Amino acid sequence: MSSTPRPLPLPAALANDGGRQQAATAIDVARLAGVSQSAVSRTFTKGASVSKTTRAAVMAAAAQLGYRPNLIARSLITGRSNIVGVVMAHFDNQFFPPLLQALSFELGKLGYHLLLFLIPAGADFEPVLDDILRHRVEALIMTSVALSESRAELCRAAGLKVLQLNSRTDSPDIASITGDNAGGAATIAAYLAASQHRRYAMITGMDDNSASRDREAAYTRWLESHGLGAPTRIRGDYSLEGAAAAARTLFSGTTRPDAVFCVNDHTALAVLGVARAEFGLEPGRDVSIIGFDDAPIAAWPEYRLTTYSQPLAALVDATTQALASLLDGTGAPAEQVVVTGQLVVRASARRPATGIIRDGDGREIWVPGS
Amino acid sequence: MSSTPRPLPLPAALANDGGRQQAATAIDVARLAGVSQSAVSRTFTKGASVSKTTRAAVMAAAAQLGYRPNLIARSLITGRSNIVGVVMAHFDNQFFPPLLQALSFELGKLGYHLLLFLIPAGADFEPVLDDILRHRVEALIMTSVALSESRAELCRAAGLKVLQLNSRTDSPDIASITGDNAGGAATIAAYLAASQHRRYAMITGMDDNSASRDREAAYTRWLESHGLGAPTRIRGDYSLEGAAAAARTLFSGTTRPDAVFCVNDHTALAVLGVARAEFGLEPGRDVSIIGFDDAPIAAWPEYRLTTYSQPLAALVDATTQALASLLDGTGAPAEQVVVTGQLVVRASARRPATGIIRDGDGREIWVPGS
DNA sequence: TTCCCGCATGCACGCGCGTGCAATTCGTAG
DNA sequence: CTACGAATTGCACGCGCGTGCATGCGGGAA
Repeated sequence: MSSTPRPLPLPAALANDGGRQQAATAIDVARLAGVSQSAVSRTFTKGASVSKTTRAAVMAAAAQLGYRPNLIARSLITGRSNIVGVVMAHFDNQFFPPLLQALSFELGKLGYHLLLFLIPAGADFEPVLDDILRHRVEALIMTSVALSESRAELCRAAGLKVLQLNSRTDSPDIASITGDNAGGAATIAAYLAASQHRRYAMITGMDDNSASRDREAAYTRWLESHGLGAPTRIRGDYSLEGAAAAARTLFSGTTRPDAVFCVNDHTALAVLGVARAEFGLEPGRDVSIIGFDDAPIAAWPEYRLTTYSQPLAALVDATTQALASLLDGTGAPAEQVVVTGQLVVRASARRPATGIIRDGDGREIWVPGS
Repeated sequence: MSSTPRPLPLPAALANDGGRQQAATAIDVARLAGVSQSAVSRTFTKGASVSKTTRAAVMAAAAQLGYRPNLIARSLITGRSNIVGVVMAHFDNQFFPPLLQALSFELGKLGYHLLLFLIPAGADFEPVLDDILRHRVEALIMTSVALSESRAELCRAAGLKVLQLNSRTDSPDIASITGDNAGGAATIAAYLAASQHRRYAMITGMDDNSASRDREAAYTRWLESHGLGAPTRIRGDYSLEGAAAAARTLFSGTTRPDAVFCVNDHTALAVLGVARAEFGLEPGRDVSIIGFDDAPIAAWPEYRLTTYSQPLAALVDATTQALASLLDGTGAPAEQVVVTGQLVVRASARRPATGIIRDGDGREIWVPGS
């Protein structure tokens, strides 16, 4: 055997046993093509040095055997899995599935695939994080899940690059991409003030979420600093039921608000339904309801929700860029990117006399100064 | 050095350099704990033989180093990645994100994670399949993507177990889980007939989709075999725009239909909007519109869509079971599971005089015989 | 005490492939 | 024809960990 190194036994895969055999390996291909395993590897490695002849022979053998490089083995060597983890909660929120889709498309273009971690409401995050770390994903995109200092430290110790999307941490070491929570909430407050409301309210999300906190703070600050007093605030929990309950409380009170800022579109949709079906209030006339996100559904004719947008494309764009910079290994400092949106004017809130213009897509938006 | 095999240099990870070092390996842990690498492996392998003492020492060292088994390496050895691929298209269809979530939760309980492949509308599937095969997922769940014979053969040759969810192939070798397309469509026809309609129509999906074909065939067959003639059929393309366009054509015709079966809820939502906003038709009174899926949004007060359900829990349940049987390696024959649903009665279609009852959850459903 | 069995442990190997290094080949200038 | 640099190729190793095998150890029965 060892005297003649070349004519090794042909791979078993050639015996057509119905396709039940193991997948062909690089060695199988090498034997069939009469080359070394290295040659096979180089054929499938971009930028490696292989002659045309060899490459052709390898490709032919590979095609015959249905060979495909085993990315598991490749990952073990290179330390790069080409897999990015994505953590999402509140997946029933209409904003997130499109976000996930956009992420998948854009990261796909860069050759990354997504390993999905959906968190049930109220579930513990620790065991999930453990799973993620074991899987050796190259990076982790976390949406709307609080990454505490201790957990962030855990990730760093494990060499896991983390990116917060749609939420942030106080630590400046953690990169984050968020919509313009402060600017958007202030714009909403200004919009409601411009359209002559009197009793301001807000339905918040949960306090462990930075987006909710930031929006609440900016909304409140704007109103207070403009002599309109602090708005009535009531906590939703990001669920439709929680939002509906909050709306009922709000609308049943003795001094019913005429302007309600909902922490996100998901919440606003529930509030819209309660206002109409249970209180006979027509949004935009009897009560103004504004959301945040501009999820696709906000534009649907049944809702026509006025809302401050978090532009998907820009958000995902910023995410891929931040990710690329994270993965490039050049220890660039973590960025905290804020993607600005616009106040998209539709029908769920009373319109102010001035300031409404059309943007390039024909959508009506409100620009305070105009 | 080599004279004393035990006191090896301590792992570099102990030197606290800010957490930028490589992740600890089993050997690092073994050195720190004063045991062999095998002992570490066995400690983290369920069912392996380790003494309490050893386990404790290993766990302590592992905790100190932040060690977690590298699943990449484990996969390479065991040939099991604990990752299931999921292919989805039409992700803007409100039925799919909840389906994905349910899959994620249920498969998570079994220790599987999802590698996500979202297909842009009209994109080629071949390169995606190639990616999937390289990643050595243990199984592939395909939703609403046609798996041609040739592609199925490719998967089988590569040893990839495939499961079709919400669609099927004619080949009996490919396992599939679907809703009751034939039964549901026939029930819808019967329901519309029972509520005294005269001009039946259907907006289909695309012809390369088995669910659309099956629903169309059963709907048509029922109507024809009951002397009601073939319904007007018009093709949507699963997009909101396509559905809206189809609805406009339908409602603009000289003989406007009074009963419209939409191939799925997504299509129905668009049709509902067009009927109301553009033709002043109140669904349930002026025209009956029925969907298929019972996506969560169908129950929302703005839609109240009458629809035939594809119960998520049962669907996912059947999927996990089929998956388990696929993965168990006992070459059980591929099953074609059909999960029956119910005609959920809401407000978008005229109600028949009889047959409506309440199910256990208080929902109104229609049972032909009652 | 002796023997035997079962548990615990370490050793060594290999999963499939990328890659540094040395050997070889090829092309072409001299 | 000779020579020399560049391109190509094979060899050998190892990424991190599971696991078969052999060894060692302890305990209960004879």
